[in-house]
Amino acid sequence: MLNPDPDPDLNLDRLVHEPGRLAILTVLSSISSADFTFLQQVTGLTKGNLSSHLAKLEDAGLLTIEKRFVRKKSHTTASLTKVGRQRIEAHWRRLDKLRTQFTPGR
Amino acid sequence: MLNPDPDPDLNLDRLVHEPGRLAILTVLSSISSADFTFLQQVTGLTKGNLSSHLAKLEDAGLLTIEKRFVRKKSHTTASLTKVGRQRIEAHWRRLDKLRTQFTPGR
DNA sequence: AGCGTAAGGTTTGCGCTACAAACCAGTTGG
DNA sequence: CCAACTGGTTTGTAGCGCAAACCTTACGCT
Repeated sequence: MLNPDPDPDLNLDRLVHEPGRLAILTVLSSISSADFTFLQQVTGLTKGNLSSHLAKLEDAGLLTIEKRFVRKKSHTTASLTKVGRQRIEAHWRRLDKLRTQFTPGR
Repeated sequence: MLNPDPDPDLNLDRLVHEPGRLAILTVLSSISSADFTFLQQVTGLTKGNLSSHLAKLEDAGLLTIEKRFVRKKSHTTASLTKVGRQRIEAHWRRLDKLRTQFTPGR
């Protein structure tokens, strides 16, 4: 059974909402570009999971990934696309709304 | 591979973070007690999903569910436990922290 | 009485996916 | 030459959230 008219404000963007990706996107929204290792450190994700989250976000067009070689070592950096920035900002706004909508006294 | 020392602040509480349950808990945190139908309306969840989310939250001890009969109809109400209140409040605090931690200019 | 439908939920089946672990390629150190 | 490290990617699987099916009781209708 599908709900007739669910409140659209509650439809959180699952792609963005996932804790790992929420962290990735939030980090990127402030520093515009970050390398793999840095992202791994700040998010606390394992390499494998970071890798797959990044791939998923890239597939969805929320960020771009650039792979280069710096001093013989591969070096991967990620940065938000315009869409990505919109999505993460919109997500935080929805969360705010969800919270304030139901907690009048704050 | 497990990360050696992941930042604990980023370990979001998945039980609470799930959109449906986040909505349920947030609603309950302000009105202290709500019946099934009301919760269904404000969260936009289907009966089935609301039912299973409530069961899961009850199992985890975040809320209590009371089933009674009101005018021959079953009537289910839910309200947060102390633990539940702590968990939802802590969760919003963590989200705040996640956001502000990485977006200095806000 | 008998039948359809609505209210108020619970149970079930399955497709997705996030995680850990395994893997891979290049590099550096001994 | 081999071991260990860096910098990732790929894979297997357990768990979970969703929609749909189901259940039970209560109300109309006729």
